[in-house]
Amino acid sequence: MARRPGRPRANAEQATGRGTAQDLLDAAAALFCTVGYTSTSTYAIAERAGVRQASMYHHFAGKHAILHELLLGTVRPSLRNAELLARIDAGVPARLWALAAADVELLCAPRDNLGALYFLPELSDERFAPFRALHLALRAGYADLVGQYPGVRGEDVGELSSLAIGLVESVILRRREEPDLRADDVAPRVADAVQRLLGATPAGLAAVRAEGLALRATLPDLGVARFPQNRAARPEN
Amino acid sequence: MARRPGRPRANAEQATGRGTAQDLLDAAAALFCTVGYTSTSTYAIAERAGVRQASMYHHFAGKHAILHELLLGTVRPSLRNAELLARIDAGVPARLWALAAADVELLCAPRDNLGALYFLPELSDERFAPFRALHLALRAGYADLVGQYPGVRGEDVGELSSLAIGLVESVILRRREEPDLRADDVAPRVADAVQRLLGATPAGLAAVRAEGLALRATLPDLGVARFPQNRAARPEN
DNA sequence: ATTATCTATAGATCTATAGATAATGC
DNA sequence: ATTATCTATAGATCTATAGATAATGC
Repeated sequence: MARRPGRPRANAEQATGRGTAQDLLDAAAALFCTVGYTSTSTYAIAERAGVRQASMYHHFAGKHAILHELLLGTVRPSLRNAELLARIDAGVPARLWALAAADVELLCAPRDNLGALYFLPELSDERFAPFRALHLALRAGYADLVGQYPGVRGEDVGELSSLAIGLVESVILRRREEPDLRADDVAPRVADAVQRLLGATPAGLAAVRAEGLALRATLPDLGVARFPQNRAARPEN
Repeated sequence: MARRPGRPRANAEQATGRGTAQDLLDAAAALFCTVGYTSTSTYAIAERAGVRQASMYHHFAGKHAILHELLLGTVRPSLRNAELLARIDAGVPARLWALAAADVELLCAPRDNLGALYFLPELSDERFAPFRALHLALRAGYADLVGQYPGVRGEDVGELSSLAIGLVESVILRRREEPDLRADDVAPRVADAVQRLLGATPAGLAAVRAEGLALRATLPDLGVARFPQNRAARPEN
């Protein structure tokens, strides 16, 4: 617990020991997911994090920078999975099964319902363009696999991949009503649903699920890479 | 064009002839759907509607009242369809097909992407509880039909109806990227997707679709009851 | 007289900056 | 000396109310 230099907090008892930047991210995550971005004041974030409002600006350029970092931390693990599964040597249905299952787990795992950030209307702001580019790349990953799925016609790829993503992201809205959704219960069933959407038969689905479960087990970090721990790579200031 | 009493607008040229309350609703719809609720100022709404900011309060108790009216006007037609289809004498799969198709049409039809209002985090505010009750009732309508769907087990009803609604509401997010989505193209294919989700075989689906199309044709107002026209019932002040 | 608008503004925010302060570290 | 916090506040909003004004309608 070697104390860093700097004036101590006014209420020292609220310190978590994980750094003020992380405390601010956690506080903002909880507030952005429930009451939204614009309705969350910098004062409310700082208060929940245990520091004064102005101290926020020592760690972030502004409220937008906090939201952007939360967004990037949420979409990056998904995108990494999509990239790994795009290259892997395995059947297309099983790769799609594993991608969907992994995404549902990533959406269910964090303490706060971070996926809800994807729906914030404020994301149209130019400052979040880097996040939007990554999110588009993730959607393209789905579209690639759907396009190679047996029996899917080229003209249907856009619609079917949008529907597949709709199934995966529906867990975000479901978590709003059932806050303690179990990721490992839900993920395989949503991945199954994506297969049925694309026309899998019950017999074919059983085989795909077995292969998909094995693939998913090869993906890094699952159930480990919750957002807060991801930040080790970022310099503390 | 019999002019009503009252001081004329400063910029009379911007009048639409449909009443100031309606102009305010239209302006707010466009802004709430794109930039969100809290980030939209009453000043911006009034400016787009062609009146001064304070004039808004002659027609609505506040910004919240405008959003609430938009929400109710969007969910009520869906709920009416759900109630009609709950009682009708027809097969469960066809009724669910018709409900999903009608909802997709209602989500695609209005000029603004009003369904996006469902995702606003500000809806957790107590003042929108009446809307939330109606939206819950609509979800219950889906769950009822899914629960009676052949082959669906009781323990899966919650999850499958949530996924079915996820398919329907995915058109809201899709409209954000493809603004001129054609309702009559998309609706039948999304309704088909719901059937595949629930395990329909290709042969069974063809029959369900035919029956569902006929059922949908019996529903009132489809393609007619866009939101703005709905307001005839409401007193102008 | 009634109505729908207008102008003006009080009061309540909210963001971001300036500059002081209380620690550690050399 | 460096760092992370603090206090204080300027300036920019934004909402809602008070009261004036310009029409119509009797």
